[in-house]
Formats: sequence, C-alpha cells, structure tokens
Amino acid sequence: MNRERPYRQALENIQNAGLRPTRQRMALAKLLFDGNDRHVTAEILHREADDSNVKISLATVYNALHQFTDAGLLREIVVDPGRSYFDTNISEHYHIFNEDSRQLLDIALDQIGLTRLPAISADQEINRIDVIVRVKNLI
Amino acid sequence: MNRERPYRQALENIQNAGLRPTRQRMALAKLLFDGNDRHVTAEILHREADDSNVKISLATVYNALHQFTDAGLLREIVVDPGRSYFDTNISEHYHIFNEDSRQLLDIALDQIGLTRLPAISADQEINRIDVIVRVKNLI
DNA sequence: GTGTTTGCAAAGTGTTTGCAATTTA
DNA sequence: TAAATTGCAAACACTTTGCAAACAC
Repeated sequence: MNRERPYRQALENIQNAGLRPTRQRMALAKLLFDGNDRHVTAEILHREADDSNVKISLATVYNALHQFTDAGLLREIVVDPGRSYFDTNISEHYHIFNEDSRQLLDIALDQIGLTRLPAISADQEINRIDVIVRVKNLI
Repeated sequence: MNRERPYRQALENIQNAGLRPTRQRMALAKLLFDGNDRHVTAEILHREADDSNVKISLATVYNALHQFTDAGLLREIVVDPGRSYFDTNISEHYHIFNEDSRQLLDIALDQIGLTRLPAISADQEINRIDVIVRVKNLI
C-alpha cells in the first residue's frame, strides 16, 4: 500500500469537484474516502477530525459534506428523524439500519431484488429508490 | 353514509389505545381516520384542526401523534430530513415521495415486488422494510 | 377527588446563515 | 489582490419538556 494514496485520492476528489484543496477539506476527504464504504453524520465526522488533531468547525464539516454531496462524491441518506447520514458508496445499493445502535450498513442490490418499478405520472421522473431494512436487536 | 361514523371511529380508536377521548384527541382522530389514507406532519394536522375551528396547541398535536403511533394507529415515515410524516395506512406498503412538492403517497406492495430479504445477523430481527421511491417533477 | 391531559413557554437538537478574518490561487 | 473559504455566534426549523391550570372519570 502506498502511503501517499489517501492524500492523492482526497486531492483528486476535491479538485474534480471544483473545490480548493484546503487543509479542512483535505482532512475530511482523507477520513471519508479511505477506500471503505463509510456512513457518517456531520457530528461523527467532526469528532473524527478532532480525534486526529485537525481543528475544523462543525459549520465547515456541514459545508464540506454538502459540497461533496453536490459533487456526487457522497450520497445523503434519510433514516433518522432529525439527523442526516452521508454515504461514501455512491453506487446503487440499499441499506440496513439498526434502530438501537443507529448504525447504517450497505446491502448489495442482489440481496433484495426489486422486480418492478412503480408507475410514475408523466410529468415526474424517478430520482432514486431508497430501500431501508430497519432492524432491532433481539432481547 | 352515516354521519356518526367519524365520531364512532375516532372514539373507538382512542379508547382502544387506552386514552381518554378528550376534545383535542377526538378532533385529531376525526381528521386522521376519515377512511382515506393520509400522510400528515404535525404542522399540517395542526393547521387542519385550526381550519376546522378546533383550537389545539402544537404540543398536543405532537403528543397525540406519538400516542396514536405507539398504539399502532399510525406509522411514522422518515423521508424528509427534519420533518416527520405520519401515515394512517398501517398495512404493509411502500411510498412515493415527491421531493419538489414534499408530497408522500402510498404504493401497493405489488407495484414494487421485493423478491428477497437480506440476511440478518442472528441477534437482530427485521422490524420493517421501507421502500421510498423518490421522484422529481420534470422541467 | 384523583389521575390524566392540555397549553404555554422554555429548552433541546440538528442544521444553516451572516459576516469579518483568513487562506488560496 | 481578488475570490474562495473558514469559524464563530446567532438564527433556524422542528420537536420535546416542565409544570400549573383544566379536564375526565
């Protein structure tokens, strides 16, 4: 593994998004685009930045998450009333959400199998289809 | 049509939920359980009560919506960050959400066709599966 | 009467915004 | 140095809470 990979990946993503590679955005991008599929809230990401000794204000984290989302680098998932999650996996897939731990995980398309699309009125188009399997812990 | 039907329906629902049929709850239940499938936010329901000249505080609307939900009379749908919808259709079904108008509609099960359930770890159980078809207006 | 419910206003949570100071190109 | 970005604090939208007054049984 090349130890410069995270840096290059982050820089590339930020520049492709037409954004300036500031210290803050680079730090956040390195945390987000580390190669794994991640699901973060603004608060989680802010704390992670803090933990890695990068001082970033929460407002900047929100800004960056939205800018990355607008650029197609992230996808916003609505599962929890009053809390937004951002997913680094932007390919088509579904989610499993644990209502106890509030943890969000990906499910591959073939784990669900949607056979039909609903009829949509002529003046609308399907933006996307969210499938959220809500689970609870037993006991 | 029996004009006493809405009253009896509301009373029955409230009493089955183990709640006292107060003026406020009766008014809200009549608005909600009118025989149609409804999707309301607290704010919408509050305004409807107001429009029908029943003075109810917003806090009471929130209380009632949660009490009805706990009693299984309503189902809460998370589609919009920072806004909760409540659905009077408690049978298994899916939703279509218009991101422009923020209107939420039901879709019957057979309009989608879920063929597979995902594997769940042994210490969890599926609570429910939410399918939300997100549409936008063309043009 | 006793316990429940209501309504208000205050507090809470997550998010957005205005703007001066800072940083980037 | 011109434009973009940051960070703070204030504002925001929605929801919940504490508690005295009102109500249901």
